[in-house]
Amino acid sequence: MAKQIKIKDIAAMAGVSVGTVDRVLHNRGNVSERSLKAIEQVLAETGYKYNIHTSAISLKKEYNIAITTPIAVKGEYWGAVRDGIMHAINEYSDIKLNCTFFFYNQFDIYSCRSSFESILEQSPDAVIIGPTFKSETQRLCKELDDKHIPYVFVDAVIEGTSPVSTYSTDQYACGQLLGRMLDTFTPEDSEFAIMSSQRIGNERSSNSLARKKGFQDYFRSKGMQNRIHETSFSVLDPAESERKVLSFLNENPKIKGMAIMNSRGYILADILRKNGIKEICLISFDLTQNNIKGIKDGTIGAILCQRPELQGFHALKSLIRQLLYNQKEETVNHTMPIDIIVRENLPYYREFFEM
Amino acid sequence: MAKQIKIKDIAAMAGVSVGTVDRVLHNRGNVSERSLKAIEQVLAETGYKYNIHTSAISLKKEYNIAITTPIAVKGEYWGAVRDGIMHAINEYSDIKLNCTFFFYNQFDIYSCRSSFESILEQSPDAVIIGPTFKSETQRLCKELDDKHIPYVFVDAVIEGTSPVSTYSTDQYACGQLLGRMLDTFTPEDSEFAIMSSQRIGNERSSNSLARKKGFQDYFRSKGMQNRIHETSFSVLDPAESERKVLSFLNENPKIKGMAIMNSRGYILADILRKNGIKEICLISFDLTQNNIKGIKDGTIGAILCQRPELQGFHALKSLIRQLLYNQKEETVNHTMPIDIIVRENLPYYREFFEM
DNA sequence: CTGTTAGCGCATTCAC
DNA sequence: GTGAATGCGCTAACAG
Repeated sequence: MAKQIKIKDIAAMAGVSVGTVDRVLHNRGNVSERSLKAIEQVLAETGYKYNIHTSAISLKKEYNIAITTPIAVKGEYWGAVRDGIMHAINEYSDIKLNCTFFFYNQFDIYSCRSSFESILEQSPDAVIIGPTFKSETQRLCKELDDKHIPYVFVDAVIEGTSPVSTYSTDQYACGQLLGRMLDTFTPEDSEFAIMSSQRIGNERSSNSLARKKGFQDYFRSKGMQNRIHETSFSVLDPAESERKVLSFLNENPKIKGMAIMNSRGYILADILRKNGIKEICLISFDLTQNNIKGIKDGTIGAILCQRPELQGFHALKSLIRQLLYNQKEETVNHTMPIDIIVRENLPYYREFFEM
Repeated sequence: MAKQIKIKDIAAMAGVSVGTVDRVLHNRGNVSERSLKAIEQVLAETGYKYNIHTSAISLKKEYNIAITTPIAVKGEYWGAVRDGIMHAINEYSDIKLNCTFFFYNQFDIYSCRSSFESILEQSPDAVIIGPTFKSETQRLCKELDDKHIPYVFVDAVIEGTSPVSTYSTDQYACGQLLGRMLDTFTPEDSEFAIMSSQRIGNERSSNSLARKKGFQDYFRSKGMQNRIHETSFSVLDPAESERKVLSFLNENPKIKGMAIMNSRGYILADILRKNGIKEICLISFDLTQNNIKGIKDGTIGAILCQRPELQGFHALKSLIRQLLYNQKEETVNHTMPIDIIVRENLPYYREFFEM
């Protein structure tokens, strides 16, 4: 193990003092051309990076970080994102972070707008954004860009912005995977249903749309597009939904696979369970409390997940690096793994998420 | 955000000096009953934990960590474990670690014995063990226990030892999952094959045995145990293996699913590919370079993985905590998630593992 | 037994 | 422009 090199070593090698090295490291100027060259030379040779934790204790600065996502409910998707963020806060407790959450209602653009306004008002040092409304988010990002406030995206990426990094999933791939799973999980001549959940004020999320496209393309590529049916049900009226779903299944008895492009699978699972329908394989997204129940009793065949905790964790970690190393690099897009969870591997997906 | 509490705060609250608090924190003794009580009281109330990084810079101590696993080849299982360990070393670069790897040949008990002897000779401060040979490992652990050297297990747990923590997978559950996947991936009346890889000097690994049991129990619980066939092939003689596998498949034409309890699936994939056999679903373990190839071209239907990088990462992290906080707690067993990887989600499993 | 203090790697202020 | 000096949270040696 080569022992860790320190600022003092760099200074000695470059024939200057630690103060000068520090000025270069944080480009605070007031360094002669000569010293700059010498130090940069040594820095490049050694690949030196100062320690982020030591730096943090020395630095008295506190960082204000604003986090804005749809309302985070424990055990649901955005709750998991928050858990990951909290985990990172904890892990980096030596860095003084003031994190403020600005939750908005993902079905109410006004609530989003007001959250974003609050963020701009408090002028934080960095922002984590879990976006829903495209143009609102673009407007926020433009302001942040103007103020040189770094931000990262979790869950989804909004075009026309310049985040430090993004942590999301390839939703199109999710859809393809969903198609593949449903196809292989069901008998030869099965037909399939895309179930859309309806909700008042529900502008179709772009994630769902990308998933749906991937799903359809999977079957299209197999020449099976005519085996896909589509219907919708209401999130808010269970009785009506049940009637609708049952009659839909009645009319299409060859349907053996049901897909839903969001986390609402548990609503369909309730219907299947209540009516003792066992021969249909239902696949949903997100390891939420409700869906876990379905996996356990077999009403949900599989769940696809996108590591929301990991996204939150890394989002904050990325911002910390940005704030402390302060180097403007190109945007890094991180595409998270898509986990397939069935009854047999469910118990082992609870505890772990870090790195 | 409640601001981070410091030793000085604890000292003030308990009405003593920081020196005394430090003595209590590291139970170095020489503290009056009175002070001890007061400090412990405050410590409990505040839930204070000193910062591990700040502690490390102050501490001049270097830690020698010995790591012993089967030979780590890049792109294979133990290579991934090593990657995770290296990642952790990097993440905790402020803590002075001298990590020495003691690789052994997992098919040669003498090489294992000699590695373990070297470890005991150098008397490290902590050890990471990726075990293979049970009694050898037990002997090593007994010595380590005597010397009060903490150790953790990765990949598998050896009974009769007392590690700080363990990072492994429920192999029985892996087997059950494998059964489930093969069952749902194949047509109704399929039969299945357990393929055992033979190798000279190969004492059956306990991981493989547990997986096999889980696999068999899955089909037993479904009353399908009579649909399972079993055969073996040689790792070292491809031509002979090919002949053997082909004639086996010829004799059992209803076999549509093939299971192997280790990472050698790629050998079977080669045979399937070479002979244009497409209707058989093969499932193997571990995301190795060779297996990835099979997933990509469809000769392998799915791979089950156990996050080797994460195991290595956490193993080292756990030891660091143990060394710096030095509290003897009960052994914590961490059971890793079992990932299901198919062609559609393969590309997203390369980069991420941390936390 | 206890408090004081120097020093760890780093950032920053302030004389020179 | 530059280096010396101080402080960050923490540890450990040292003086009382």
